[in-house]
Amino acid sequence: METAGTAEAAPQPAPRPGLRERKKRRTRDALLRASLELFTTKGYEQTTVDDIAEAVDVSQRTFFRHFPGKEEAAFAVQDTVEAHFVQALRARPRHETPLEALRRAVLDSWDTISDAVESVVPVELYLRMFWVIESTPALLAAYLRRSVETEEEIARLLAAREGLDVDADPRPRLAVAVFGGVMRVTGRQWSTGEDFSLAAIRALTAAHLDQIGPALAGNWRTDDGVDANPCADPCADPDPDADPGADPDADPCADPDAGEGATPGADV
Amino acid sequence: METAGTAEAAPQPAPRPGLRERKKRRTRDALLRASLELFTTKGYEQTTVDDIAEAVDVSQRTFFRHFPGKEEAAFAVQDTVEAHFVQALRARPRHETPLEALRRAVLDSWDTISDAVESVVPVELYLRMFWVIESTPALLAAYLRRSVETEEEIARLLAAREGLDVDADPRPRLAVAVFGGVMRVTGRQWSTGEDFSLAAIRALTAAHLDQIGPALAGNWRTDDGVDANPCADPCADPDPDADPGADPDADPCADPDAGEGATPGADV
DNA sequence: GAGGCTAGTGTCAGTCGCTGACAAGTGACA
DNA sequence: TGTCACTTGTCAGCGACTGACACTAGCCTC
Repeated sequence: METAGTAEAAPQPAPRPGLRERKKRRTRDALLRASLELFTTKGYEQTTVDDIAEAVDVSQRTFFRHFPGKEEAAFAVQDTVEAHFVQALRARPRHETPLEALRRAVLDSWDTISDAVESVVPVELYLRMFWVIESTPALLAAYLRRSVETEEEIARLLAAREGLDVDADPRPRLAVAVFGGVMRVTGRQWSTGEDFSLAAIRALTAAHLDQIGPALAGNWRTDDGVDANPCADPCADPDPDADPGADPDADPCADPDAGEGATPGADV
Repeated sequence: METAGTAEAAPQPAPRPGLRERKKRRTRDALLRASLELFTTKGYEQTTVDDIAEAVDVSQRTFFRHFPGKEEAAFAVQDTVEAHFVQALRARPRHETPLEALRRAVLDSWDTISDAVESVVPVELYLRMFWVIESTPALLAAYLRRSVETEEEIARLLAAREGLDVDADPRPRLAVAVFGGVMRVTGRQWSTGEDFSLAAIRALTAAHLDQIGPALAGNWRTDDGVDANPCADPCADPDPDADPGADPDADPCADPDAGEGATPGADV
């Protein structure tokens, strides 16, 4: 479970699924690909479940046996990505502060997301699908609701990690909600911008996390708040090209006191 | 418009709508009330549009002529509340920092929301409906999507107020997203708690806004971060019973430097 | 006040997402 | 080989929603 990265020579847990199982998986994969292909070309609303079923040459009923609804097909890959992030967060060393851990987990997962996605569909299809989600009201709504569920999971995870009761102390849920809000703004800007690449969203993520402090700072007209408030950039990452996926414990910013010196006094 | 409260001897802008108009409004109101009544008793999913139409003794088609969908009926009051908040935000004096203005606008609108709601439906019905929204996945999703739209509006409002380009400077959207995240957590906890009153959510709102700093502070295990980071409570409100709606410019916390002295150095 | 215009409504038919029930085909396994 | 179980197709039906058509009742003009 924890040793992600080198999981190819799995010794035991792959006893060849059997023909029926493989057949089932094949139709499911075909339905998923057809769904994403149609969603990203015709649009989500313009694609009927009959269209998808017809493209795979199965009955409509079969589609609903593989996916609870049209929506779930649209989010199948997104779910993989979010699970990937949660796993990256679980892998963070315990000495990191919650916000440090969140920050590094996202950036890590952007660096390593390609492999996780490519095993299901081409990454390019996922990127296009993200845009469809952002620009389709029904999907955006579903996406946000799912995010709330993920945030609850993360809040519990962080609370457990810090030894807090998530129902008694509001800080875990608040911190995760703040973080989630920033991620949402990031994803939105990414999906509407020109550079629709993984490198772009990684850079955008880091930049936005760095801007939480200034955004919450008292005054935007004068820049007295910028750099004066360290709420949210506990550890700026000066090297976007680094590969944190190699060894999470050995990156150059593991020490909470290292990395930045521009926050006099109030650094926490 | 602005003189809510004593609006009976309206001089000009009430030329009596005419019988047809009045009849139309009456059926719309009846549909709305029946909707909320059924949603809060039977549940949203368990209530069909036919149920609502039958309760008002009109055809199903008529319902869809008054509301674009079942969903919109559920959010009719919520829309009023959000518009109320945006208006309260517009009324904030320009010398307040963005976060000050946001904080005071919410607290103000919680103080004055009763009148705004009561003109449409009983407040108690609105409170019950809020719980229905929070606990019905489809409505929660729609609620979150609407919140995103509201947040975009608020971000543009704050950006204009501060003289920033909302597309060039990420701070407005980030600040509003953070604020929105906190409001979401607040609403969620309120709807699941015991004290389901307006006073309760007002107190919860203030408490959670005060906790943004601590939540983003470096370390939750030791309390070194608590009170050391002033990101988000630029002006703690020590008097929950005050009525800020009376005169927004005369409240005891108008001066950014007043109100708290526990944030040495980094207060912004 | 009669007549025409139009907005609000009812009725009907149809689309789309989704579900339960039943029957048929086909791997799995003894 | 035969039985069992799982996958699929077919069919009927519900609920949200929409377009088309006809009817009624305010409204406005002459």
